Amino acid sequence: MCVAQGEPNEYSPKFWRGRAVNSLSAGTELRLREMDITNPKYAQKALRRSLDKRTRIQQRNEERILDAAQSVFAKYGFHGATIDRIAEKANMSKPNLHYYFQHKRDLYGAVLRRTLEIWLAPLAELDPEGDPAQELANYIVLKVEMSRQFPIASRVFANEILQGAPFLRTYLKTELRDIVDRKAKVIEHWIERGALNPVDPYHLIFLIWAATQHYADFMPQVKAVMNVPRLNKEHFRQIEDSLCQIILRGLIPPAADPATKA
Amino acid sequence: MCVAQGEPNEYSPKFWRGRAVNSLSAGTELRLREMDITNPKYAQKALRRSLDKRTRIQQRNEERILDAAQSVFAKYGFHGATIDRIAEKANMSKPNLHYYFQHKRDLYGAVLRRTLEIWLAPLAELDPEGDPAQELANYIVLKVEMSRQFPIASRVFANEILQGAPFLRTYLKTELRDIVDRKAKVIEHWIERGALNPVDPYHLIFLIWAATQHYADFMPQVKAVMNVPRLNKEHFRQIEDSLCQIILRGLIPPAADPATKA
DNA sequence: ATAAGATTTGACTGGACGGTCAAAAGCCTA
DNA sequence: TAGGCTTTTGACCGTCCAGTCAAATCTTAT
Repeated sequence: MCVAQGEPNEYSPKFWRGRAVNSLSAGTELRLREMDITNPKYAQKALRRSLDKRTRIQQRNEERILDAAQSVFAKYGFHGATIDRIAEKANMSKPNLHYYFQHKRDLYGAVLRRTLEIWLAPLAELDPEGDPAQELANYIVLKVEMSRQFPIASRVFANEILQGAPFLRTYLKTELRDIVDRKAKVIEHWIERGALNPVDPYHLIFLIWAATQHYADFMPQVKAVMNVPRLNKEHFRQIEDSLCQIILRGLIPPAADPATKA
Repeated sequence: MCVAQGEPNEYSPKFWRGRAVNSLSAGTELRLREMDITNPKYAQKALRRSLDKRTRIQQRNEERILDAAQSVFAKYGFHGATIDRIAEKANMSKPNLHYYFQHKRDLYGAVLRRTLEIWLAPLAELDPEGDPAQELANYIVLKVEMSRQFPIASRVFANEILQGAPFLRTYLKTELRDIVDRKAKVIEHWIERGALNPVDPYHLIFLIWAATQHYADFMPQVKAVMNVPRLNKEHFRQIEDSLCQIILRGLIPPAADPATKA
């Protein structure tokens, strides 16, 4: 997942010193732990630790904290968010929050990792042999659906990027770029096949991202302009329709409508 | 321009108490001022004040502060920005900054007002009798050009909206909505005229906004994915081309290409 | 039931932050 | 060049904020 602290910058000092890293500097401790496992008295705890089996309380609380943190970071970004606000939102005292996440950066990193998983997991690859109109329509609908279901996750990213992507810079330049390169190759393949009008694949992908995430990131603006108190499922269905229409109608050459799909 | 503090919320206390308001509670002071004008000794100062003629130093410093503040607010949003950072960026001591803008909120409000002016002034209306392809292409090119020239202004808004538009809520619901409604009417007119394929005008406008501002707001992501150190003019020319192609090709009915324009 | 370990919390610290103030320094004009 | 006004600044204040710590409380396995 590669949520890095980037070059040494304002975020760098002791970023990865939290519990998550489990920094075993020497082999001693590791050997000790293995011995412990043979001792029934410590077996359970050692097992729990080595298998990362967290207690129910741990799981519940880390979940609560991450939920609260996600929504606060989504709204205010890393610098604007405060631990107090997150703790309050998680119905938890501040020291208790620090018991689970020692540093604000740890928590932010965990939120980013978790958000990346939500955000990227369902994004299937485009099928080079599939029908472009169908494939792209699926992709657009999926992205709109994600903006509807996980608007907060979208805003966490938006804030991170707006602030210059200090934590995600490496991720953007490696994994995300790879993902986009693969999609671009498929789009180029479609174009060569004559199944898609010629178009810069990168800008097409950016267009789809921008248009779909707009409804999550700029929701207050969209609601104000559309004069509705909230965006419901029907609105999002209409968004899917409109975006597919506008984007796809110009991309599909007349000769290659779905009926004549090779 | 209507940069309001919205309903009484976390931002409300004494927002408009700064020097800009010139809160003359009683008529006494006003009468005094009028008398002053007749007195040559005070004439110049009174004139300067009543006509809002600021000294060179004032103009230069307020400019410097607003520039610095804009870039810091663009990056960190209202809560994440700090006066110290802004003062440092403006090469100015913190108390001196406070001499010009007493409160962080005053400064943020001034930045928003100024940014709105930059952002909205050049946005001409769509001509209902013009050629839709031409009109929309112009609009797209203009928006891309603005993202290129004023990316920081774009990010100030993005942050404000992400944080829930606490200062701009009223503006969004009144002036911005009016602007969009007018544009939507023109688009609907084109559709009725048969000059444009049927499409939801609001989502078309959102699409254009999202796609164009994406390059300002998500610049680090775009640069990382495109694998370039910065976006130059040539890149933006290509962005204009791609967006016009994708968006317009599907919108213009075959019968209504520019050559057959009524 | 109990003891080891896990969880929770009140009280605290040092530094950052928004903002103030009085005095110093600079600028302008009679 | 003197005087009044504007601008600048060092020192400071109260609050907020990230993070710590020791003690208290709760859980769990025996």
